[in-house]
Amino acid sequence: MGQTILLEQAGLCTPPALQPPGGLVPSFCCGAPRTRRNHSPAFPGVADDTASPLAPSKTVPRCAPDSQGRAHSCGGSGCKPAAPCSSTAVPHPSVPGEAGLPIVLLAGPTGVGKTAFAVRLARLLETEIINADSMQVYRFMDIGTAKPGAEERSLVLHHLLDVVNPDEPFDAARYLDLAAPVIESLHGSGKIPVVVGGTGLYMKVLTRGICPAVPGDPAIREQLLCEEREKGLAALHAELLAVDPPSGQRIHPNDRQRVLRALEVFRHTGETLSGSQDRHRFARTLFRAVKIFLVRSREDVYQRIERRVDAMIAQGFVKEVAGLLEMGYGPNLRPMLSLGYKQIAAHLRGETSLDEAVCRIKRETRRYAKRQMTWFRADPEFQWFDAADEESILARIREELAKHKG
RNA sequence: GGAGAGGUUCCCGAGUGGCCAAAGGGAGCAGACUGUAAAUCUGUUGGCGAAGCCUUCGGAGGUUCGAACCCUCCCCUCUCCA
Repeated sequence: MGQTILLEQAGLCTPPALQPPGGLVPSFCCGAPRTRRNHSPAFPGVADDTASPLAPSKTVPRCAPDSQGRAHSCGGSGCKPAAPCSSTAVPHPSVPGEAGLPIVLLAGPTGVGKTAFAVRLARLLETEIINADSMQVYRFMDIGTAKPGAEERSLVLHHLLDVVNPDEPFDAARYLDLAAPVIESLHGSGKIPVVVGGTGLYMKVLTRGICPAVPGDPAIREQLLCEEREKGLAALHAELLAVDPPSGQRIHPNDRQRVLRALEVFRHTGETLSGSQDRHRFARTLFRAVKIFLVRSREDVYQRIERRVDAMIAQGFVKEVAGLLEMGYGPNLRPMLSLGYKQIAAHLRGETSLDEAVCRIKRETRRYAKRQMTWFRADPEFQWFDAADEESILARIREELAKHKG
C-alpha cells in the first residue's frame, strides 16, 4: 500500500480489529469523545416511492419560467439545455433531468471509508469517479484532505481533484460548472459516474442546480466589510431586514457570512436573495441520482478519525502545511483555514504545541462529521448503509441501475 | 505532627442565608444551511413533567421559617513549617 493511501480504506478491506501501526489513541488528547448512549445510526433502508431517487419527479417542469413568465436568465442561453444557472453558465448539451442516465452519489462522514469503496464501486461499474469534496479540489493539499493516493488514482480515473490552486476562488457554482460537463461526457459514453465526497452542498447543487443569483463581488464585499467595521453587524442585519425581509428573518443576526452574502446580492442586482431563491427552490433535477450515505456507529467514526489524524501527522501533514506557506499560500486563504490546515498553521506560528494542534484537529473533525450527518439526514433521498456492509450497498445500487435500464 | 487554602452540576470555575437546579467558559448533544460549506450560524445540557414536583453543591449531624452558603465532627486534595 502506498504511503499516501489513507486509513480510510484500511477498514474496508480488513477487519476493524487490524489497527494501523501507531494507531494508539494518545492519552493527551483532551475532550475525547464521550459517547453516553449507544448511537445507533438510522438505516432508513429503501426509500418509499415518492422519495426514491430514481422515481421520476413528475411535477417539476424541466426549466420553469419565473413568476414573470420569462425564462430565467441562464447567461442568455434561454434555458434550452438544462444547464446549471451559474456564473459562467456553461450551457450543457444534454437535458438529463429525468430521462438521462443516473449518477451514483456516495456520501458519508469523514473517515467512514468512502474513498476506498468508491474505487471498488467504480471498477465494478467500469466507470470513473468525480470528487465532491470541497477541499480536495485544491492542488498541493493532499495529506490533510485525505485525497485519494496514486494507487487509487491509477486504478480509477478521478475527476475534480487538483483543479485549482489554493489562492484561487472556488465555490459551489464553480464546482457545478466543472462537474456537470464531466458527468455529461461520461454519460455520453454510457458510463454512470460515481460522485464521492462529503460536501453536501456540492452534491445538492450537482443534482438540483444552484440559484442563479450573482457571484460574489469583491468591491461590494469590501464595502460591506468596511461598513461592518463602522456600524457593526447588527446594523447590516437591520438593513437586510428592511431590504429583504424574508432573508432578514431567516438569517440569524450573528451569521455574518450569510448576512453579508444576502446584502451583497441585493446591492449588486437590486434583487433580493430570497426572491431569487424562491424561484429556484432546488426544484429542477439536473441529474437523477442513486444516493448512498455510508455510516458507522458514532464510536466507530470517532475512533477512525482519531487514527486518521495520527496517520496524517505521521505522513507529514506538518511538512505539507509548511510547504504551502513557503509557496506563498498565506494562512488566511480559505483552504488554509480549513480543518487541519488551520490548526497546523497555528502550530507553525508557535501558537500551540503540536499535541495541542492534533487534539484540536481531532475535535473539529468529530464536529465536522456530526455536521455531515445532520446535513445528509435532512435529505430523505439518501439511503443510509452500514459502511461495512458493502454487499448490501452494491446490491442496492445494482438494483437501482437495473431498474433504470429496464 | 503544626499552620493555611480548598473540595460546586461531564470538566474548569463563580456563587458565601431566601431572587440557586446554581453565573461564565469548555466539552457533549441536537439543529440550520442555495456562490467561503472541512465554512458560517443557532439551540440545548440533573431527573420527570403543563404548572409543578423530585434529587444535587465531599460525608454525617446541627442552627434556622429557610443552607451550596453559618456551626460541629469526619474524609480527601494542595501549599508552607517541622
